[in-house]
Amino acid sequence: MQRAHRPDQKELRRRAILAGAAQLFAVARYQDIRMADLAHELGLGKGTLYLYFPTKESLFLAVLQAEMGGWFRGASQRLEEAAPGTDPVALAEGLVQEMLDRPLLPGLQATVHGVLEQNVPTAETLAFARFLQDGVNRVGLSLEKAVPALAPGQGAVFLLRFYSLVIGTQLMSARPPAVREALQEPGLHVFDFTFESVFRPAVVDLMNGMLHREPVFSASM
Amino acid sequence: MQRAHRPDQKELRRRAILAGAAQLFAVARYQDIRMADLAHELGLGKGTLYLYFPTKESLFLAVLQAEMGGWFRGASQRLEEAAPGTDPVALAEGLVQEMLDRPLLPGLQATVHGVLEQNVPTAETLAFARFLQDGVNRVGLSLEKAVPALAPGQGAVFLLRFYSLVIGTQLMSARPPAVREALQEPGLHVFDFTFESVFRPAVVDLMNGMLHREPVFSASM
Amino acid sequence: MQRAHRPDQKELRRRAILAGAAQLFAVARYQDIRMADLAHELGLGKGTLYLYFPTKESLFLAVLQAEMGGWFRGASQRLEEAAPGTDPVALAEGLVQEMLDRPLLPGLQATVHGVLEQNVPTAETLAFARFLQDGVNRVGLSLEKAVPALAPGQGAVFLLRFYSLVIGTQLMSARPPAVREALQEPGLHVFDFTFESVFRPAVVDLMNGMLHREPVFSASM
Amino acid sequence: MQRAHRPDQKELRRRAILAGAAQLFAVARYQDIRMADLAHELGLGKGTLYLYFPTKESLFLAVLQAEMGGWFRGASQRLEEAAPGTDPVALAEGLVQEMLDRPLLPGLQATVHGVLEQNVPTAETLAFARFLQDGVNRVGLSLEKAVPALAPGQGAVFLLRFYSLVIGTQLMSARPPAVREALQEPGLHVFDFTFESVFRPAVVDLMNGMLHREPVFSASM
DNA sequence: TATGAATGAGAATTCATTCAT
DNA sequence: GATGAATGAATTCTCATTCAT
Repeated sequence: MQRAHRPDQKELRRRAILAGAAQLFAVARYQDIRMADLAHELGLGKGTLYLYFPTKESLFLAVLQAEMGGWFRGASQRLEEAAPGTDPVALAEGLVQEMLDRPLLPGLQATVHGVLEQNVPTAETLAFARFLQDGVNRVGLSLEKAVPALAPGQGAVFLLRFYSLVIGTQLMSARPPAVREALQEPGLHVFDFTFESVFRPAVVDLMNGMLHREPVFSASM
Repeated sequence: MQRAHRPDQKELRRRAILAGAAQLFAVARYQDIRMADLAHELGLGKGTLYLYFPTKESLFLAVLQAEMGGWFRGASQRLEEAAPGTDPVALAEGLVQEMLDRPLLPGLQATVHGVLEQNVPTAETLAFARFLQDGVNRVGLSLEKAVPALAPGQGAVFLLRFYSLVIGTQLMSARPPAVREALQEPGLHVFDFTFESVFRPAVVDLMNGMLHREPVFSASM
Repeated sequence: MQRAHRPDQKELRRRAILAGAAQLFAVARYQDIRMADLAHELGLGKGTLYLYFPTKESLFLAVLQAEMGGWFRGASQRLEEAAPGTDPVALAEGLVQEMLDRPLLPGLQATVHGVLEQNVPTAETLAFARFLQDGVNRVGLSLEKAVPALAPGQGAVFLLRFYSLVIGTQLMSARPPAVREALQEPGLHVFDFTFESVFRPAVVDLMNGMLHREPVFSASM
Repeated sequence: MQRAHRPDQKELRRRAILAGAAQLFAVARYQDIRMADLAHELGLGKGTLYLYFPTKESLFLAVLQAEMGGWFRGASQRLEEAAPGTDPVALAEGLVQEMLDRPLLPGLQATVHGVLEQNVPTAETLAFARFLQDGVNRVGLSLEKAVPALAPGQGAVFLLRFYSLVIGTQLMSARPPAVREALQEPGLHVFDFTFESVFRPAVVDLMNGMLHREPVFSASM
């Protein structure tokens, strides 16, 4: 394999590794992906991967970061470009769409919070945290600007809930094949849903809910 | 060790095992709990556990089922006993409270959907699925009765979202110690939240949102 | 289950256990038979088996002993009843037939010498050894009487070789299903044989060989 | 530990592992040998063994194959180099000697047919089967050439019986220490034999028998 | 006598990571 | 820089046997 001497070559290779990892992640779960497979896929030696990422977790954290970076950019761009006075629900659906356009992202997020975060150097954890902080701030502010009805800080709050829904819905809908088959059984229609069919309307209602805080009925508990 | 010969004694022992497992689960993650530890904790032999549960997964599925059974009962009771016309938000907060009263439940649910469901006999998976179907139906109907504004089927829909939020929020807030420490770093206030601080208001807004489906503004995207 | 109080009742039950074990042995290998299965098959408790046999090995040693006892009786009867001057080859084939009439016997013998003999009380090992010694003596003498050309002691020698062939042939022909299938591959005709197709002619030639000790050619190596 | 990078170094290491396994096999039965022991014996990590052999069974199958390869070579060489007209009995004794020169071989063969062949990849089972087919063919033909009295195909038939005797005799004579001791008891002289004392004359008589197929007596049963 | 609940030893194998080449 | 050979920790579950009932 060609050696990457210059910094730009190294960055190129780093990107190639991330792309390969993302590709594998599209067809297998984190735990079922072996570093050896990834290396083989890329035509690299196993050791080479470790020249670019200190651990398997770090590598997948970087994949997530890349995907989330895309989402942050896409989301804030949609919000910024929306005509003033756009229906908040439409904006929320835009954020949903931005998520659906990145099919890896929900699985990545669910994985990171469920399996990862063990073997990552503190420095990297911090860097990732700052990256999140920054992205949430940025998109949150864009959101508040696009939806003036949202009080300051409510943009970030919305995003946190949005992510909770992503992760939870993903975990509930990503069933192992054996379970999927078992659930074919008639009468189990509670389980007839996909990520999208639960996620999209939930986000819409969540947005609506945040704009209608006054009680519907006057009765109290 | 006392031998459980009569059926009621066996049921008692089964419960003891479930309780022991729940106790361990409160302080460690599923994957970090060894069957040997549980057996030791209970003063039993490893083999004994397998007289009552065919696999580790089955055992923890049963723990979850017991906890969820409690939640289903508690939730539907709260809803049934609520005065007619009770504020839906108050009802939603009752469901939240019922969850917070069972501190193990969020972790259990997050685990089951992330790690389990691999080595469980199909029959058991099905039994659990039916149990869920039944519980969701039951509580969903109670909810629709207590909140007449909810259209038929919206009770179950609400619960699905409720669970998504449970799982997602749990996963986001259950940080390993190392991560927790790293996030102390100043400036990372996005991460200043607990399960409850995110979950409770999110559920309230979710309920509100489901009752206010009409668009706030007439503008479209 | 009825309790066996009188000695004859106990003997009856002992026989029933042996019969049940033999039946299971006909369809599964020793190692794949669990004491629990046997107990269940017989409608007995697991513990009951241990009232009659101290270990699993002992039990199967007893099954073997019963089967071999039958063979010893059958063999010596055939030899005693043969007309004087009967062709030794015909006699040998009689012994073969007596073996083929007991389909369990080869497997039992192969098992006992391969797997067993570990966990049997010395007293029982000795009893079994004496039983063998006695049977071999008895049948060996019958054989020498029926085949006068055999020198004293050659009867027992023949039987030892006979058994070697039983065990070796059995082991070579009892292939696990996976192997059996693999050997379907064309071109592997060396493996096209059954227990009988190897065993019968080998015994015949063995007998012939013991009656023709003079060298065929005068040449030496 | 030295790393084997070049193919010849890897082959060397493979051989070292085989040799180590053979050495352990000389003093313990397959089932009593732990991969960890073998690794320790060789000064290697356990994982290293699995770089060279996919399973424990495969490893021991390879040991057997190496030993049998030696026997096939030695046997066919002896047969090819024998002067024309050499006494078949002397040739048979040559084959016996070739076996006795490889003290591990009988135990290995008995083990393979009794315990192994479970966890071996089909491809390997097939490769081994072809190896046997080839060896038996080769030695069988050499035998037929050296013993013109043998009809075509009788060489392979002889070898099959030869192996049956190897395995059966080995199993009968390889007694666990406890049994060996018990058989010291006076009066149990049927058991006074060793592998060689049974095997060698049995093979000789077997060869003789195959050369004297005409009935000794004209009488029939 | 009969039962069956309780026991606990035991071992192959994977795969992220390291480091000699 | 790149490689891939070497490493070794880590854990469920079975089933013959015992013994309280």
